[in-house]
Amino acid sequence: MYAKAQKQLRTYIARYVSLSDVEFQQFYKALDLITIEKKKHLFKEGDFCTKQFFLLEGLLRMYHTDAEGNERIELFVIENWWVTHMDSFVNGVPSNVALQALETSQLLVLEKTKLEALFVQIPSLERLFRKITEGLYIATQRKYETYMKLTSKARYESLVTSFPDFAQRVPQYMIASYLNMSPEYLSDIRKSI
Amino acid sequence: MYAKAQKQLRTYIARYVSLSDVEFQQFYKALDLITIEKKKHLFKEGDFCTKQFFLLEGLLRMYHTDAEGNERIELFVIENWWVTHMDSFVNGVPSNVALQALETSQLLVLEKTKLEALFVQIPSLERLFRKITEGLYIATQRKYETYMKLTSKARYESLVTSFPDFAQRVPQYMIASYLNMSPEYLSDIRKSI
DNA sequence: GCCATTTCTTAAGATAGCTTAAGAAGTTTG
DNA sequence: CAAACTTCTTAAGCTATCTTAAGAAATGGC
Repeated sequence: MYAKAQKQLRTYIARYVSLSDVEFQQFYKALDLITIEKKKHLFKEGDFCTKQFFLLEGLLRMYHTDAEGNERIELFVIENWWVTHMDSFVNGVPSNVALQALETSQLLVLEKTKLEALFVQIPSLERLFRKITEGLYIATQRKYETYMKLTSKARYESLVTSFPDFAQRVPQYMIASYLNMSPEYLSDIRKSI
Repeated sequence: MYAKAQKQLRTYIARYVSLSDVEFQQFYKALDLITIEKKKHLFKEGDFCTKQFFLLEGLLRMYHTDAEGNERIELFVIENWWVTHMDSFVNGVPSNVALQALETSQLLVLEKTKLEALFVQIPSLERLFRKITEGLYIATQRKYETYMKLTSKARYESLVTSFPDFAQRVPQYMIASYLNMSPEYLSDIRKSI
């Protein structure tokens, strides 16, 4: 299992930069492999998030609670994605979102202090995280554009087309939350298709 | 004027990383200083965006055209911000947005090929752009959260509170577009305040 | 295999925000 | 200074989406 995690990360990294074996080992040593159970939190609203997480297996959601007490899902995290609350991680402010496991999940955890030390030693790692951050930024921009352009119905159809299996893994009311509509309305939309 | 641009960029960079004089000069040499007139475009929808822009002075908007032919503003760019269409810049796909000057503006322009060469020579520059990208990602996330959480009226109030002078520089119908509401409705909101 | 909990649907009434249209006000340009 | 264009407002009717409430279906724990 240990070996599997290592291999998975190595394959992921190779898509972005080339690291020598020595560099990779040095990086991997800085990571903790953890398992988190369904419904448990990696951090909650108000916590300081000083870590980055790489999801090996499972499913997470990032959400915040609005004024009426409703949880609104900003992001689902699937396998082979890095996730953190960037504002908290970079600027040291409390996070205004929570990160929770929707399925029992396996992750690699990286502390900010360790990452910063590694950046100095391994320039390729800085490049890797530049590219990862670019990817996160692009994904967020795309989501925002989709949101602005499309009607509720079209947003749902776009999600189902892009990630057909997703509707199976996640309850419908969470998809509604992610798409920023009420679960009742999503139910209507589904009926109308 | 040349000296002024240089100084402004230097001050900006110092907020993120320290560059030696030699490194800074090497970087600066790779940049083109340009002036763009009001209403002219830096790139349009469908263009390939292979540049990053640093806005020294002026005001830009990034927008796309929706199915009904309405222009929707995704972003205003103000002084001391880097801007590009990241998806086009990184992945080499055509941009689905346009970047236009709302005021006659001065910018520094950096070609992707030059930037990539510089990353190899100056590791601190890679760090700088990692941090810039983190900042862009954080800004986009914040905007998205604001958008999800707030009603139209609250979004407008939040903008006016955060950037009081902005309403002076930009026509109201563009602010409405940026806040994703009709200009008529924004007019109603303003009356009600 | 049954009870409790979670998730999904249905329907009716309410509302935020859009559309259309037209005129008023403000700003450029010749 | 006048004409032309750009921007803002007003108002009425309309539509997408939400809220509330309740029951139906599915799932999970023991």
